[in-house]
Amino acid sequence: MVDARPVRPGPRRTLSEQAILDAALALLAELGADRVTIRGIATRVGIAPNAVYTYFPDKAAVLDGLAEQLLGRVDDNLVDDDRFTDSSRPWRERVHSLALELRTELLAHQGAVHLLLRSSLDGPNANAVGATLLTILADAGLDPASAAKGSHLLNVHILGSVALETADAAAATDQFLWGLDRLLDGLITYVGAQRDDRTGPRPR
Amino acid sequence: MVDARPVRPGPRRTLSEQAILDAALALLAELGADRVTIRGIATRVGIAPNAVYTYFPDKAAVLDGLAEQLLGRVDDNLVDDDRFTDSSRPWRERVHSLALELRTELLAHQGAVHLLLRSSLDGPNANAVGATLLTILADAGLDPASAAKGSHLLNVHILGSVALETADAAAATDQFLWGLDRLLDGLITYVGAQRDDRTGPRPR
DNA sequence: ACCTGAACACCGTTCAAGT
DNA sequence: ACCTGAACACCGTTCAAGT
Repeated sequence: MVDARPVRPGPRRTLSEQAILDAALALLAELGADRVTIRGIATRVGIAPNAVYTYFPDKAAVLDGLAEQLLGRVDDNLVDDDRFTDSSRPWRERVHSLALELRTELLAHQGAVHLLLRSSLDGPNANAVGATLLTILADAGLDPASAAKGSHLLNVHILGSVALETADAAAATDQFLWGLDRLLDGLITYVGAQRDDRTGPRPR
Repeated sequence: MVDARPVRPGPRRTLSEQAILDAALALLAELGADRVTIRGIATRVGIAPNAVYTYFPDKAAVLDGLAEQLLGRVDDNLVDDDRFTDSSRPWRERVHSLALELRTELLAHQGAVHLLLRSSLDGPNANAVGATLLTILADAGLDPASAAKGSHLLNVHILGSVALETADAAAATDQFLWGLDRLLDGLITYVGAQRDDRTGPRPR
């Protein structure tokens, strides 16, 4: 991983995109999202502010990467914990576990939700988390198209809930889970209606 | 509306909180949320930047007021349109109308969703919109406690959906309405389960 | 109470230059 | 390609002073 060549003039080659994102994540954890700043990152990794534009085109790209970083931490927890992967567990409990995991990670960093709400959620880590969710929804009986829409719906609920609960700071876990179950009941009703479609009326 | 007294030295007395918020709303409509700026507002109403701190304690308070302003526009549309108030219409259609109305208003102003997601949604206009929603959910058969939770759940869905669809700009109306109906099915299933509780098992 | 001028302590980003 | 110094064009907010 370390370049063989000794200290030389010119380019520093010491840094990487990952080093920038690590610094950004550290600032997020210590100071909150509105304090992760190009200048702060630069100071932390020991370069001039404008040097970070060697690695990212603008601040938005850094924040996109930071959102991905956050989802990477979530995904790491998913893969080595069978609360999510064990297909013998009831699907609803698995969704609960995953949703609470994501919510906990978001609540741990001030303003982190807003980072995700502004990101496109299409990086590799976002897809990895999404894939886990799709598997669970498939186990719940959703066909692939419905599972994709259901996965997006769950993202909306999780991110929206956390954003609003950090805004008014209520005892919101109950509301979060209550809404989650209403939503899941709706998904399941949909599966039942699709099954009826094969033999009865009411197409779509 | 115009004060009778002639030009005099000292305090200008020309301005009001509302004048500040009108300027903020104009900037939001013309330039987007990240360009509504204390300095821009001050320029627009013709005072020095620091003079707006006579009316609001800080920028966050101005943005809170702006969010309320936005909900006021929505509420104005609700009260004089019987698509929302006509209790003879099916409740689901009325929820659809209200949700789409709110969504349209949010999509009309770049970044407006994030203003609402950061606000506490407890001002008079937020409550007015909430009251309309509560009425509809009561007509759908929800008891007051469930209607309150359902109203919050709908806020989460509407704001979360709009935030994510402006983030990746898909053809998202279908997904929005699909998720909305899943969610409403879940609410209705809940009403059914409550009714069963009176005569059968499965408490909570 | 309402307003101004000036300043403080920041931002993101660009440009010219060095290796 | 990677980095620096200096600058540009902004921010929100505070302070002292005027009426």
